[in-house]
Amino acid sequence: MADEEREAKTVIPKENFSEWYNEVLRRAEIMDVRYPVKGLYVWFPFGLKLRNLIYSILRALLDEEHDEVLFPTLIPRTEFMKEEKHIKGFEDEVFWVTKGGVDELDVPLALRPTSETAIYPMFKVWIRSHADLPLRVYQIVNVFRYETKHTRPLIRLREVTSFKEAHTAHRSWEEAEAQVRKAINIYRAFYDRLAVPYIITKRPDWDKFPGAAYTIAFDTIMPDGRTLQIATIHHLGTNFAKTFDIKYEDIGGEYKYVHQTCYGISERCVAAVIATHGDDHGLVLPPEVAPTQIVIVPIIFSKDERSAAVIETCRSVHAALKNSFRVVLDEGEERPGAKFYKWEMRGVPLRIEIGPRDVSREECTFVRRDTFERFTVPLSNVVSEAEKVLKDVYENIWRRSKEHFASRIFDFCGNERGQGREDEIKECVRRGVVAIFMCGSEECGVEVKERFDADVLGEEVTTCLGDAGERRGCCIICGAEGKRTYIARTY
RNA sequence: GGGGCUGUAGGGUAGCCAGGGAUCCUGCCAGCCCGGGGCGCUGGUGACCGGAGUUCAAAUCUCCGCAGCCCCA
Repeated sequence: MADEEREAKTVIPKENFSEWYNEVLRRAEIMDVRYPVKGLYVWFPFGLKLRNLIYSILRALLDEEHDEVLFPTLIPRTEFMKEEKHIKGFEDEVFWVTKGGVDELDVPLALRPTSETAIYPMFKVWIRSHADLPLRVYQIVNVFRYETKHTRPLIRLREVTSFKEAHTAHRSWEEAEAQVRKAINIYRAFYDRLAVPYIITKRPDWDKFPGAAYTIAFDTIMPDGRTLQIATIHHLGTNFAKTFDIKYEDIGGEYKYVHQTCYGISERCVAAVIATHGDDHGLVLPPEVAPTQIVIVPIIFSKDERSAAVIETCRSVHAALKNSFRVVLDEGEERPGAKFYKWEMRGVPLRIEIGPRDVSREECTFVRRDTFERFTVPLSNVVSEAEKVLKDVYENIWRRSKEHFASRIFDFCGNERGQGREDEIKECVRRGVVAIFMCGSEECGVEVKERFDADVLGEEVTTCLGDAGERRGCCIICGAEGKRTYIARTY
């Protein structure tokens, strides 16, 4: 086989992100895209393990102040149709169950596109007095959207298989707003642990969640420069409380509407981890969520009488590590090189090679997935060194992804920099996110789309890199007072 | 919302225009040989997206459906 062909088989260039993404999902056994319905995909065992490890982080964060609940998948049309703006936002993309067996249903049932209208009728029943507040619950459920556009595994789905949505009710606007801030911190902690960089913005009014007072969103940047929305947080005010008549009796005996929030993350968080860290060899996973954290590969020479000792050493190293790590000893028949590629594709953060040479020197060879750096470690120190390496892998990929992220945010704020540089802005939009001053009107949003071919993410709340300097300036379109606003091509 | 392209073993492909025997690589299974980055050899397994039509004959032509990809708005 020609070197060129072998190379093509071995590595997948990440420059062509779309192709890379599909190829990695298949080869790393995350998802099988061959299910014969548009927008529905199958989780492979390895992908599901990764997913569950990622979710356990979020679960732990939410469990501190939320109770987990589970609501039905089906919502009666009568409840679903109560909130006018909410309906308008979703009616084009709802799947309906209209038949039971051969009979038409009197009241059609919606497959939830989101759960507000399932949960809030029950909130009305649950909430009596101020003592019941704050009420904070979450659930991890599937939601359905009838997407007509091109769907994409983990990113644009007809069935989101694991929407992690929280719903809260409070006594006042301020208390609900404090909850919004808490939610932001929970999601920050979550993405920090995944080493996925983010920008947090307040979505423009015309792009907020249907029925919300306002929406805060997290976006990350994909390798092709487009942004991916990876979390949203909504202050609902009393909009839904009024629709569903959710009231509490305050200390003075007066009945008041509750103020609500809701916030959620879909399986896009898994896509973000894959896309952010992966390279031409496949997945690179943060050790905390890697289904296999360490793989041990024996190097055996059949004519070498030390081979038995090699296997024995591998097994004892495996035994020493398995109490502290998710570790696999690969005793398969493949040649070492094939094993290396296989485990690299699955993103295993640390590989330990043990061969006759290592055994006679009482050491082993460590190879890091993030840097491919190779070095030897005394067998007596394997556990403590592995701990060190995994910690360092996390720190390195977090530093690396933030640097890369920073290099794709282009600042056109301050000193009238934005004006007269439209071609330059347009060029930057093709590569990442652009910060400009904007007034926030929908007219100017439409104009931004036309001039720069970019969507408005929203005004800056903060980013994983900290706050940027200048926050107020003249709108790049109309010249009115504007705020620091991010624009980008979006998924 | 509009337009275009595509669908051949588990994955990647040739064949299609000009109708007749389905090509090659890889994977998988068995056996050998091996092992510090996808070694090599022998044998085996496995496919024309679904349906209808035209025809003596359809992977190939026509229509419908399903699925995927790309472009424009």
